[in-house]
Amino acid sequence: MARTPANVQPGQIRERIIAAALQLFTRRGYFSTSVPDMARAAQVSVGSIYHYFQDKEDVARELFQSLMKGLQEALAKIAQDKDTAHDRCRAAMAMLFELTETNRDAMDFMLYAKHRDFLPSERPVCSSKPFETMRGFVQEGMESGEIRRMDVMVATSCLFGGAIRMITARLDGVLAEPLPDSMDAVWECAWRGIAA
Amino acid sequence: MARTPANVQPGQIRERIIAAALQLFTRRGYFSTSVPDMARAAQVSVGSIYHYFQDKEDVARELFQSLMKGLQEALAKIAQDKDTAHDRCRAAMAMLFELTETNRDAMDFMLYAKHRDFLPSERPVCSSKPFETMRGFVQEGMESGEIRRMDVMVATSCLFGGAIRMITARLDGVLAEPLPDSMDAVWECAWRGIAA
DNA sequence: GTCTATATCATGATAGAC
DNA sequence: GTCTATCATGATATAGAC
Repeated sequence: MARTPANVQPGQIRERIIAAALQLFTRRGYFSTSVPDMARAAQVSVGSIYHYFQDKEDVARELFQSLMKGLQEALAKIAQDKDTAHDRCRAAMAMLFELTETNRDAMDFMLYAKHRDFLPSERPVCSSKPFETMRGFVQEGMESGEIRRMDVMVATSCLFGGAIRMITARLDGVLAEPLPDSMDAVWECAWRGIAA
Repeated sequence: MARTPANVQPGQIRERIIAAALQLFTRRGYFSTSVPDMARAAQVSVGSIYHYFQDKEDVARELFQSLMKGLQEALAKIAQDKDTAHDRCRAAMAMLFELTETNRDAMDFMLYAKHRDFLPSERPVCSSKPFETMRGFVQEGMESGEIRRMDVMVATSCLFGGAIRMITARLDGVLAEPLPDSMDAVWECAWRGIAA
């Protein structure tokens, strides 16, 4: 009866646990999700979870780090493909909007979850690598003269703050239309605010 | 030894519980705070908490609603004192910045806490009364010609999104200087973005 | 109205079979 | 490596004294 099926690659179980955890953490929240819940959703046993991970917090940490890594890679690709600060920032915003639509749970967990509560060792989102990269885009834009000279933190917050607000609204179910539909309008406001 | 002291007004205990809950919820998180923790911090007994509130969730709900009410009153006062959309929105942003400095925990709980997880009945923050009022400011600004015509949700998100990002950065300890120091710079970016 | 002490329950984590 | 069954802990909520 498919117990320990031989056709399942060992690594696959780990992925299944991670995927199930993402769903449950975003839908019910971290603390309302028990380890047996995760086991049921991933169709593995509790013992398997504790075999692959140290504890529940460890699952959340690995999930968070893998999502951040994906985001960072997308930003790195943008940095390669685009030349100006304008094009890089616009591509970054578009990427965030699209990711929200294609992988809602991932965006929810990265942006909305209060990691402080269950990942005390993790640094706050706004000092994470991806946010650092986005600040780098803005910094270079100031040096090239595309963006007005000002505090980089202020400029980055203003450039992406509106988009992030729209994303949370979308995640809360307050926005009916897909985010990319608003991309042009949001970008125009954002860029006008900081452009030289 | 000061058990059931006669000089303590009955209503005071309720306030003490609320105040202690705010501190603990923001510092340790809702789920990591037990009712005995709250009792200890408020210097009351567990029984008293259950006398004044139905359960732990009820404490969080009343706390949240009272904070939202305070914010709403501040916005109503701004609507009275100021005439133009420009002045109203600017005053609202300044008020949010100051509140973050004077009552950090309150702002943290309102803005940063993931209420979905423990207050399922409560509506998401961005469809709450205060945010509605702020959207009203923006709407009127469009009708008066101060603000470019566009989707009101987009305009409001862009106008206040940068400020909110700065507030969360400040709450995370990433910003060293008090927020009011950045008020002029943030406001200039925000208003430029949507001004007619 | 306020307290202390406790019943009840669910969770995270483990032990040991296969 | 994966499973099931179990343990120990700590939480919520209540009962009953004062």
